[in-house]
Amino acid sequence: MAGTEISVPSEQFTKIKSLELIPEVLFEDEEDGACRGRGPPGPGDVQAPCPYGPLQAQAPEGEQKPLLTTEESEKHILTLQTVQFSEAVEVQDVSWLSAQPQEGVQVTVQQAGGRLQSELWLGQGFQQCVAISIQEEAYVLQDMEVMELHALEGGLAVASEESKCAVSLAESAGLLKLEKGQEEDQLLAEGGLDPQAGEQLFLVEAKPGDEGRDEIVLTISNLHVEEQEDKPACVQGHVEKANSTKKPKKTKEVKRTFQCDMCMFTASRISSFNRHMKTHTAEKPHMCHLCLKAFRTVTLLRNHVNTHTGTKPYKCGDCDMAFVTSGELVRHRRYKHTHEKPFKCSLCKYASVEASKLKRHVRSHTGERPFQCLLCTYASKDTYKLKRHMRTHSGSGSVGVSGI
DNA sequence: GGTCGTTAGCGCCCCCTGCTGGC
DNA sequence: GCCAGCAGGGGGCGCTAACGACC
Repeated sequence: MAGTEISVPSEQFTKIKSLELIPEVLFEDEEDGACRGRGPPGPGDVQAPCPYGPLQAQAPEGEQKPLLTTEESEKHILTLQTVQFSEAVEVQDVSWLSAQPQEGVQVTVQQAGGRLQSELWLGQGFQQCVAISIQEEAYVLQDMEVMELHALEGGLAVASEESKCAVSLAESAGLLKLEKGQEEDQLLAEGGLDPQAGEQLFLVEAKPGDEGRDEIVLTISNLHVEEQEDKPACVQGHVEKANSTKKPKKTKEVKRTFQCDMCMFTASRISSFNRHMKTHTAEKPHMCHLCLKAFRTVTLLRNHVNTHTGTKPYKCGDCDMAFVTSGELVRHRRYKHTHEKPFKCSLCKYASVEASKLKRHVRSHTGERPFQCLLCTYASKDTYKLKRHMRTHSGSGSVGVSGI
């Protein structure tokens, strides 16, 4: 699953609170058009009014605006699947269900025995339902008892329409409000979502499931809501401010960042984010025609091929040396010409051109010997010393002896 | 989106030096 | 004392991977 773009200006969050969210609004992208969670309109996408009715929460100017961020470790995956019921459906022990099918998209999830069951949601008239299967290991909210997932998003809303059940969720995104307890419907109905009430908002991304199956996969990312006084949302931490050189839209500032779900990486640009995501795959489409080694990028392949051909485009201006990469040239110049040594030891006067050399040097202070010989008690401070030592076991002669 | 420059990291090899034991 | 063997510390380069910035 890819990462999550967070683009939540304060006004948008106001809309979140006002329950008017539709994907095109919430995830409206900017110039690059890239926006996760915003897919092409599916067949079930209907510009229907939100069935929740006029739940506009008011967020007056100057009101405290929450900061929305996602927490990487809190990602949950639900699988929705349409289920056709013939007629009278016998659902055992449905007392826990929220009996408000007329509202369309109320989803209730029950926990049993400490684990979430696969449950279903009732559509109108019980004729069509959405089965929710909780993927094992993916859903880790341990402390839920009975939860109600209130769909706040238009795509979900149309799920109540006949023949447009879960399909309408495809390639859409929105927010779910996840509440514990039962008596908070009133709060919703009043539109009185109070960020201070400790509620949780979940960014929901819906994508089609396996081919040929009428199935929707929801990815739910936790959104943290923090209070900030008199500050626009999303100003802190890794959420980078967007440049406001373009037309400033009233007072709102659009800050967004692209956060990888698989590591701590964040990027301010979609192109950087997309490129980063490829590092989590084994995809290496660029293959060297000389040795068949594969690389992720054309640049890496080009540098590699240059090592075959001996092409060294980066020539030192102070000597005859030439290198395949600019980084090698810079390093060479530091070693040979500028003598710049940025990496300085805090324990002595040693300084090095390379960080790895400083790291190796520090071991001479600490005595650390991470490279253990498997054949004797010897341990080395660096890999090559161990390798050199290993030759003494093989009796291959005096390797590495100075002057030989 | 592609490219370039930069940074980081690992590995390899070498040099210089000091220590030790055998002769 | 000389020399070979070995290890410690460090210099320099080869190469890959990844990312920010720019076009």
